[in-house]
Parts: sequence; C-alpha cells; structure tokens
Amino acid sequence: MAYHHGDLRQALIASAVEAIAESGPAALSLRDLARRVGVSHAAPVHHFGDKAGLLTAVATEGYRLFGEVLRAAGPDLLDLGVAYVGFAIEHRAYFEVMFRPDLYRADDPELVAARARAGESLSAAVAGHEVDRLAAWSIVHGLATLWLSGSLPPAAYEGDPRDLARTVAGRLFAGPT
Amino acid sequence: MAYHHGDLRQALIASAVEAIAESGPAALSLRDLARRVGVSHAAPVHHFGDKAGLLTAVATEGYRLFGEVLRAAGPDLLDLGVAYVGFAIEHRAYFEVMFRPDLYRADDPELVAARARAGESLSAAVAGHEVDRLAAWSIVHGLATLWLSGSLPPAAYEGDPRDLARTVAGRLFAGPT
DNA sequence: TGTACATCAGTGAACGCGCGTTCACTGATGTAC
DNA sequence: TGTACATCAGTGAACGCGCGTTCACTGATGTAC
Repeated sequence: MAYHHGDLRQALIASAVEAIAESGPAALSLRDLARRVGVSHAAPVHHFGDKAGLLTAVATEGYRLFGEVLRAAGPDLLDLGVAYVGFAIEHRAYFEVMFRPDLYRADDPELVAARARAGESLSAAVAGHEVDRLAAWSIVHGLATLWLSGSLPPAAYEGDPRDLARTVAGRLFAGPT
Repeated sequence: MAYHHGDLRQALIASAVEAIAESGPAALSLRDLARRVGVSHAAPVHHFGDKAGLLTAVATEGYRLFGEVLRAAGPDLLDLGVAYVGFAIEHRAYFEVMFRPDLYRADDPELVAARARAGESLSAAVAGHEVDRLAAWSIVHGLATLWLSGSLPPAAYEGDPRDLARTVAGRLFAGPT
C-alpha cells in the first residue's frame, strides 16, 4: 500500500459501517477504525474531524442508499413498506445511525439533501393526509426496530422478514380483514 | 449521610435513570453514577457487578412500571396504544433500555417475569391473530421511537403526543376512513 | 443488659487500558515556468 | 524535459483523562447467648 491510500475516506466509511454492524454506533472509536483500515490513528481525524463528522458521512451515505432502494421498489405503498423493512435489516448499520440524529450533525447540508430526496418516495406514495403518512411510516419503522432489537417473539425470526413486513404492513394499508 | 446508605441500590437505579435520560444508555458509566449518588466508585460494582447488571435492574424496574401503566389504561386497544406511546415519552430512559436487550442480561429471571407480565395486557387486548398483535405493536412502537429520536416533522412535536398517538394508531385499529 | 462475633455495606488506593487531541513531521502529487 | 515549489495526505510520538477492575480495609448492623 502506497503512502497515499487513494480513497481512504471511502475505505474509512466502509469500515465504520462494518464496525457499527458488529457493535453498534456507540462503541465505535476513531482509533479502532484506523486499526481496521491499517492507517495511523490520526488519519480518520484528518478526514472527519471527529466521531460526529464520521457518523454524519455514514448517515449521508445511508440516506443515499436508502433513497435508491425506495426508488427501486416503485410507487406502490406496500412495496415501499417492504423495502423499508428490508433496508433496515440488510443495512442495519446505516439504519441505526440514520435514525439517531443525536449522534451526528443533523443540519449538514449534504445529509439534509440526501434525507429529503429519500423521503420523496414515501410522500409520493401516500395519497391521504399527514396522519396517513405517519401511520404508514410508524408501522414499518416499528416493525423494523423491533426486529433489529430482537424483541419480537422467536417465531417472527424464522421466516423471510420481507414476507412478515408485507403481512404486517398489509394490516394497515389494506384495512382489517 | 451515614456510612450505610439505607437503600443505595434503589438510589443508584434512580440516578442511572436520570443519567440515561440525559445522555442515553451507552454513555452511562459506573463511576459517573457513583459520583452522582455521592458514594465510592466501587459501590455500584458491589451491588450490580457491572454495567450489564445495572441495566438489567433498570430494565426490570422499567417493565414493572410499564406493566402498571398498561394495566391502568384498561382493556381497550386504542387506550393501550396511547398509554404505550405515553410511557415511552414520559419514561424514555426506561423505554430506551428495555428495548435494547443487547445491553443487559435478557435471560434474567426477574426481568423475564416482569416483561411477560407487562405483555399480558397487550395480548389480552388483541382478539385476532398474531399478525394483528404485531401490527398493533409495530405502529405504536414505531411512532414512539420516531418521536423519541426526533425524526418526525416539527409539526408533530407541537401538540400533545397522546393525541397524536390516538390519531395515528386509530388509522390501524379503526381501519381506513 | 451486656458482650462477642458474623455478616454485610461501602471505602479508597492502585493498576493498566483505550481513548481523543495535538503537533511537528514526512512522503506523494500536481502545477507553473 | 526538467526543476522548483505549493499543497495535500498521512505519520508517529506525546499528553492527559476517565474508565473498569481488583483488593485489603473499615464502619455499621444484626444475632446468639
């Protein structure tokens, strides 16, 4: 490896995501991150300033990826709900950082832009009022966080989480059966 | 203050809840806790062994309180949903610990008992199948966590969160209007 | 009522560790001429 | 084509700090007789 890494910034973000997936965002340290990537412990400081700066970058990339995933899911609200839960589970590190704005600089312009762009998919899919949007958001977000924390009954972890999401969210979007 | 505190264990739990409300469960340290209560830094170790032991005690007390709150709300599912969100917001420290089982010993007998007892209220209120229970749980849990993380749009924080919970949960429990 | 003893609660000093931060530095790269 | 210089990326040593953990200890309480 040369003295100049090439794309150390991206490599640091990628390793941060790995580390967060293992131990959560709180346990992340800049020194551990440097060790993972194999650079001096001062190198992450050079790029991100501090931990909040790093997590701002992680959240921003997370919102970009999230936006892509939602756009790929198409305009149907139920498909979007399934994609929401799918993203949370498949990219839990991003998801956990994104929804803990106390950990990063929530007013960062790039982050705000990425977040707004991701939100457009959801807004477009809900025809009704604000309450309908909140209800749809809540049910998929709640299922995702309960799943991630391991709080659901064991049976819920046996099948495909996307099927579970479709069934559960369908209770709201389709009305009671 | 005498050499023997009297009820140091309870005092430590109460201060832990305060500290968690301020900075979250991850930032909690046994030494800081001892400082808050005004005892030797080794005293918390004496009572709880380590941080996981302390958080197990916090979660257990949280589930007990949660059970009382839900029982007081009565048998109606919508009332229970409102109480769920109300508890999360009014006792956010307990709530945040309770739903992060990776932070404590989730197999502790007292904790398991308190958790099961709290869950009875919800099970009793949902007449339908497992999916209905998961959907009801998800929507109130999602609203609570989105509210707590500060992720909701600013307008959502202006009114009474209980009114918001009633309106949002009503979208599921009452079916689409 | 008094004494002896066991038990429990809390102390305080000591240790090693990983952390964030700072700073003078060196190696690599790009650009001007 | 070559040289000089500015800029940027990353280094490595040093610092002080708060943390968890250990351990011999001391003060308080309760109980047996």
